[in-house]
This record gives sequence, C-alpha cells and structure tokens, in this order.
Amino acid sequence: MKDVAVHARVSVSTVSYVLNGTGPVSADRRARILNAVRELDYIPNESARNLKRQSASTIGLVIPDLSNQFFSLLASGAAHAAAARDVLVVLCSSESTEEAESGNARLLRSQRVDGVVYLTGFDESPTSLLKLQSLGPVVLVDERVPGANFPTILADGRRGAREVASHVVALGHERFACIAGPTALWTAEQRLAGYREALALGGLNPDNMDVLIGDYRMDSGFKLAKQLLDVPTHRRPTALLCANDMMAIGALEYCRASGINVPGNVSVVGFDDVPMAPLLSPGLTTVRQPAREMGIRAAEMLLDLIRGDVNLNPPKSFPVEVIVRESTSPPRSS
Amino acid sequence: MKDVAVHARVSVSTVSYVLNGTGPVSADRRARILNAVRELDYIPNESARNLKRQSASTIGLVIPDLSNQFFSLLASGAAHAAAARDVLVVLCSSESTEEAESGNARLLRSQRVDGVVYLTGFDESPTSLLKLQSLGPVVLVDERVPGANFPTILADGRRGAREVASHVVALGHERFACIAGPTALWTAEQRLAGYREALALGGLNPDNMDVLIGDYRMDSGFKLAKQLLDVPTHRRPTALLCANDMMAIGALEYCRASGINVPGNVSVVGFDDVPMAPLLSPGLTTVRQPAREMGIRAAEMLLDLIRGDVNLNPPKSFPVEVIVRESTSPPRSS
DNA sequence: GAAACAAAGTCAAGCGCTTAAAATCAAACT
DNA sequence: AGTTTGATTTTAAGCGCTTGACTTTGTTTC
Repeated sequence: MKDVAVHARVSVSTVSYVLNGTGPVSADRRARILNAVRELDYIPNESARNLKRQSASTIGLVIPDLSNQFFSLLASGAAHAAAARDVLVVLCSSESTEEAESGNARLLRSQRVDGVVYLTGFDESPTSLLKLQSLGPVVLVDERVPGANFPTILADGRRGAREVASHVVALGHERFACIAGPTALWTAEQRLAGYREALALGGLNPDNMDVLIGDYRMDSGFKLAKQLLDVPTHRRPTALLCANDMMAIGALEYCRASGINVPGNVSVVGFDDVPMAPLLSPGLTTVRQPAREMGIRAAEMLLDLIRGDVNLNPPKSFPVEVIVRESTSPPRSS
Repeated sequence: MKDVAVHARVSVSTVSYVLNGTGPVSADRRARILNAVRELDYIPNESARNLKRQSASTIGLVIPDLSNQFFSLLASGAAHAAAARDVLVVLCSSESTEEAESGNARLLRSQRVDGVVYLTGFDESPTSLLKLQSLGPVVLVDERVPGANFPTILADGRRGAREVASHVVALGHERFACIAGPTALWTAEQRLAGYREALALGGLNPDNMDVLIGDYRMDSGFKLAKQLLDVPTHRRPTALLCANDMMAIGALEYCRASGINVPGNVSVVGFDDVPMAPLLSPGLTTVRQPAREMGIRAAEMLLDLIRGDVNLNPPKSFPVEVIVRESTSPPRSS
C-alpha cells in the first residue's frame, strides 16, 4: 500500500480513502491511485484490515453432516449468498462432536469470523449456543431454543408433517409408526407433533403410533425400521413416517433388504425432499423444504445482523410442500 | 493479552512465549501466566497473529458443485483433516463460474488463506491455476495440468474405467455409447481412454462407440442419454458408459421416464460410487473412489506443503474398485 | 483585505500480536 | 573482587491498514 502511495505521489491515507470509498478525494488523485493499484497489481492485506476493523468479513457455517444433501444444499446456498457480498464462509463440520461447541465459541472469539450460521443436527446443548451468542450474531437454521430469542430461519415443519401424514391418513391407513428425530431438536419435536395432529384429525388415536427416536442418519433409519417392521404381519404398521429423508431412505433400504414391499406392505414418507428422493424406487413421498433458499436467507440475515441492521423481521417460515410419489399408497386390504 | 501480562506480573512477550511454546520461561511464571489466561478467559486474537506471521492458518477449498455427493464427501474429509490441525477451511463454491478464477487468486493473495485445495469440475483454464500457484501452495484433486507439476491427489481413473468397461464387455455387449466428462478435464479424458482400452481389449473397435460430452451434472446425463438412446431399437446401444455417477443417474432417470428398461434394454455404468448409487433402482454399477480419504489426504498434503515439508512423494493414485450392481447385465439376445 | 469556513490531504496513533535485540540477573569462572 | 557466560525477561520495532486530528489550500463573506 505504501508502494501505491509513492507511485501515485499521495499519502497512504488517501489511498485508503479511495480504496474504501470513505473520505473525499479529488478526481485526478483518485485516478492516479487507481492507476497505481492496477500497475502494481496491488491487493490489500485483509489480515491487517481485519485487525484494524476488528472484524473478519467471514462467517462460520456449522453443519452437522455434509453427507446429508439437505445440509449440503443449504451450505451451498449460504456460500453463494456470502460470496455475493464478498464474505468468506468457513466450514465447520460439527460431526466430530467432541467438544465441537467450545471450538465454535473459540472460533468466534478469536476474531476469525464475525458470526455464525448454525445448523443443529444432532443433540445440542442450548447453553453453548447462548454463550456463542454473546460473542457475535448467530443465526439458527431450522431450530429454536426455548429460553432464548435467536434470529432464526425456519420452515413450517409442523404443517408439513401434518399435511404429509394427513395424506397418508386419507389413503386409509390406520396402523402408524414413526421414526422421529433427536428429541432435543425442535424440528424433530414439531414434526412429531404434526404427525400426531394429522392422526387426531383423521379420527385416529395418536398414542397408538409407535415412535422410535433416530439421529437423522441413514443407518438409524435402517435399524429402527427393522425394529418397527420386523413383527408379525398382522401387527405390522402399514405406514411409516420418517422425520427426514435420510432415515426414510434407510428404512426403504431395510424394506428392500428384507423383502417388504413399499408401498404394497408399508407406505413410507420422509421429510426434506433431498435431490435423491425422486430417484429412489419407489420415489419417496416427502415434504419439500427449500434448502438452498434457506441457506441463502440464513447467510443474508446473518450478514445484515453483522452490519447492524437490527431488522429482525419476525422469522417468517419458509413454505413447505408435500410431494407425493410412489412410496405411499392405500394399505393393501388384508 | 496485555491484561494477562499485567495480571501475571510479566511482560507481554513472556506471555507470547508461553502461549506459543517458543522461548524459555521459568516454571513459576509459566504457571502464573497460564493461570491468568484461565482466569481472564483470554483467547488470542488471530487476526493480529495472522498479520504478524503473514499467514492465516486457513486453507481454501474450491469445489465445483456441492450437490454432487462425491464432492461433498471430499469436502467433509478435507474439513475434518484441517480441523484436526486447527486450521480453518473456507469454502469456495466455484459454481458461480463468473470469474471465479480471479476471485480465487485474490483470495490467496489477500492473505486470508495459506493455500488451496482445488477440485476441478467443469472447464478450467490452466493459466489461472498457474497464477494461483505462484502465490501459495495449491493441491489439485483428481486433475492434472499438462504443463505444470502440481502436487496432486489422484485416483486411478483410467484403470477404473477400463475395468468397469471390461466388465460390461465381458457380459457380451457390442454396441457401446458413452457420456463423457468435459474434455478440458484430465479425469474425463482418462476415463474415456480407459473405456476405449477395454473395448479394444475385448476385440471391439473403440471408434464405434458414440461419445457425447456432458458436464458431470445430472441434467446433462438425462439429455445426452436421450440423444443416445432415442433411436431405432436395432441401432440403440446396449451399454452406456457414464463418466460419473451424477450423469449416470440422469441417464437412469431418462430411461425410467421413457420406459427403457435397465439393464434389460440397456446397461448403465457410472463412476464415483456416490452414497446414493446403491439406493437407486436398479443399483448402479460403478467405480468406487474413496472420496472422503481423498479429501483428507488433499488437506494433509496441502498443510504439509504450507509448513514447508517439500515432501512431494510422487502422487500415488488412490485405488479404485469396480462395484457391480444391478444396472448391468448381459444384453438381451434380440 | 482580513476573517471565516469548507474541502482535500497528510500525520500519526494505534489494532494485538511476534521476535530480534538489549537488559537483567545469577552462577561460574580467572 | 572482577569478569565472562548463560539463562531468563523486558524493551521496542514493526506487520499493513484505518481514522481522528490536524494542516494546507481554495472559496466565501463581511
């Protein structure tokens, strides 16, 4: 930068003013400076800038599991939105659960990121989130912490769950089972609540639904499906509601492996509508969440927050949509 | 940091020495300092540290398309390896092709990352890569630039392609078609070469194989499959070799949509063995690449390079493995 | 024509850290 | 006792940038 200043025969502060568009500079000097910048191929040192400005033009993205397409889509949305504003995204795969929480907090405090987009995926301790928040903005995605009032990106999971379950109820099913998400997660709870509502609405007793808790990963879908479906046929549920697509896929795998026909013997629904959902066979009936858009909005909201726009427009939910495919059908009249 | 120094009744440099393990410090002072650090809950400001050390403890990860599971697995591997060494990963989705190259170069020069793991996915200009390299270490994944000698992570794509094609040849197919990757990419070229070798080995003329160029995305698989398969049945290829799984999936979709039976009418193979490959129906015959491990190795290699270990052990290829599933079978004797 | 004001530039003080070099101190030599 | 040596600690000089305070220059106003 000093070089540029010398080259343009001005002082460094003038260069700074031009580069940042702050402070008035006469036209000819501005031209000289811009010229020098080009000739010297100068690029500002962001570390110095960060040090001075006490910020990093960088946001963190905490993601539980990149192998879940819902999360990776969301990540790519966030990356996209951040790039559009010349902000970097640092990726924190929280999969390595070992004290990931404290790691995230340190990250924030070390001044290397200005804020965090936080996706919860497994169990989370709200307290660590609260700590995080005191250090910088945190935007939660698809989660809600009871005590606190985080800025949040939400999809209307409860409604989606209710509608997709209603679809299944309308098909005539009566024996339901459910593979739910981790109880600690708000979304999981909401979806389960939605399912129950639908049953009640359909005149069924929600308490008759077997509910097993999974971890949103494919494996647990497989295992829990086994637990739920590996019973005498006459007591086997005819509809299986899975709280996300990964687990639904696991369940489909189990069915395929054990010769249970879907949807003939059992209807299966998921949640998220990941890109591979239509490619399965049978295609998975599920609830679409606009993952990429949610990622974009989350990053934008975080960046606004960082800029100080306290424009906390109430967290309007993203719309969800039931997508009916081949994994659901009326129960086989047995 | 000054606070810590005061609190421990020493000078800031002593604190620095303790924190970095550089320089000798007597036991009692060290204890006092560590204590002060704990009491004050002090966390060093990484921006300042970066400024001084002219490095950022951060690597960039340039990825073409997060929605391709091969890439997202690789990303999670890289993130994991980097986290293990307390290095951040910044995600650069190069999907927004618009002058992404210059953006990456600026990133490197702005001192915000110390090096880059670069995955090529669409067409790339080698020159921009060369420029990048002059600014800091760049590890290429699954790519090779003719003129230059980049440190590289490779899988033996040619061999994989040859073996999977040989498998199909052995099944008795004679009319082959191929959906290849972007010609600019080395991997794409290698895979195509592998296919041709296999045909030649099987006594077939490689030049009889129709080859269309795709972009490694699902859409192009769908469209190109249409072009290749939407012909009179007696001239239709009975085997379709796709240079990656995403395009193979697109091709399978087309077949499903247009009533072409796989593998009855046409056998389809992919490349990568993405996690969803076994979940399709029919399960996709493909070539497994250890995506996650490749990501880990790439990050490790980059970090070694940054640390100055010029340990450029020759880029030994990762092993690949043919995975036979249901999408391939002998041609229907017609 | 002097005083007052605004606009355009420059100076210089850090931001929080690392590290060469100087300073301190204690023990170990002539 | 005077000096050398070595181990430990402090001093201070930046890293490259931003920005409040100040100086210079140019334009009004009375």
